[in-house]
Amino acid sequence: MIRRIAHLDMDAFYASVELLRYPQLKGLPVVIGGGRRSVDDTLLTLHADRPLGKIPVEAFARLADYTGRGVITTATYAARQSGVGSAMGLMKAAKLCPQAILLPVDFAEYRHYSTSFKKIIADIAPLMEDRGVDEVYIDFTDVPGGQREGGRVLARLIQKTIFQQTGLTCSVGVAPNKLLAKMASEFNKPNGIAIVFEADLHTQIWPLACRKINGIGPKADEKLQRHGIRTIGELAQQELDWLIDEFGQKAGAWLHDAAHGIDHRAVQTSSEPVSISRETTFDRDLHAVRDKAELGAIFTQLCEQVAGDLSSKGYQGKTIGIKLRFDDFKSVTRDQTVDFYTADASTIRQLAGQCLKRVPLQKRLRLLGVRVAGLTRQDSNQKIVENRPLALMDKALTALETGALEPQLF
DNA sequence: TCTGGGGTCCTAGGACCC
DNA sequence: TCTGGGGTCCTAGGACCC
Repeated sequence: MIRRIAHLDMDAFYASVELLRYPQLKGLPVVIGGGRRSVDDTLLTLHADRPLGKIPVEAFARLADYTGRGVITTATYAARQSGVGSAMGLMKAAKLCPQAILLPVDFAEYRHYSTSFKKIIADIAPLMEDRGVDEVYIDFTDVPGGQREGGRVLARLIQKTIFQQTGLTCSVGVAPNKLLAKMASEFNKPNGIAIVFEADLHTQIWPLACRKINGIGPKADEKLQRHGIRTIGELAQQELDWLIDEFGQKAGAWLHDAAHGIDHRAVQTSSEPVSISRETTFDRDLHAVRDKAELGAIFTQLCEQVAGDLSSKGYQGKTIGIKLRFDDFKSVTRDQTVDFYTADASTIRQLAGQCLKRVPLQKRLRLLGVRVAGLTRQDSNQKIVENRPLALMDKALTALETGALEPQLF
């Protein structure tokens, strides 16, 4: 048995889900983007007005009508022809491709399909790692068929089953580890399968740009390019010591391994969250003093949402923090760790409020966020203390004075 | 009218303890 | 009196990913 790891990536996931609902949009420039502004009323009406497939194309909102601060989440191929793409501001996109049809992001619908395709996979190959709405890693090693043709047979089975049951296509890469599998899944998009063996490193991986390595982003790539390193093969030629000098112990060693196709990470079937947060970008930049009331209401709402998320997921936390983004797009964070766990909205609001006081607020704000970290499960035996530590201390002192507790117990 | 929202992980300095 | 390390926790910022 050799180790075979698959990476499965749904093809243009959001757009594909939308096309299942609105087949009449096939081939047209369509942009899916976050936005809760003007056009949304139209769009929400459309979404409520089923059967959706019957809506004439002219009835959809046009990108040109959009006003707001949303960005593109997904653009169809026809829209990309006009130069628009992921993460671009919708206002800018509207100038490049005004005739594009704009759909609001419908996370509930995508999550529904996400749950479906993951269940299909897990029924066939139970060692599956969730990597977000449209991606998973799967350990093929011990699954029947997982070794045949390097994993191709099992990959095809999964692909076919997902398509039959959801109408969606995906691409799969199968390789000796996650790192290579992730790269391989991009080789034959859409609806493709790519099989990579260790021996293929030189021919299939080394010619690729460094940026294709999951974990090398724009900053690292730019730095590599400054040293004339553009391909993974060129990266692999670098001395380990030099990489460590340039990128630090951990990152340097990781770059060296990655370039040589080495990755020992296991497929993780479950994980615990580290933090839970909510943030929002305002319709317009807000001033801390002049818009105090509006800001305060949003702040409280964010705290309530975080508290709601904590409760519904069954967590509580002891590090409460805020995030601010100013009108110049610079961000700051402040956080505070207390010696009790909470999931209570007003407690979070109060602690987050203390964090906010530590930030100078001259510039106008465009974003506010609230975060709770240091999480533990609510049903674990961690003590939940809703009130101040001082109250705890009061209680303890009283207990001491009345002789209810022996001093050495502290 | 540039630039969303929800995450993870790493680094680096300071506090504090052994 | 002077001079150490190591380990952990906290905080702030930043890179990166989906």
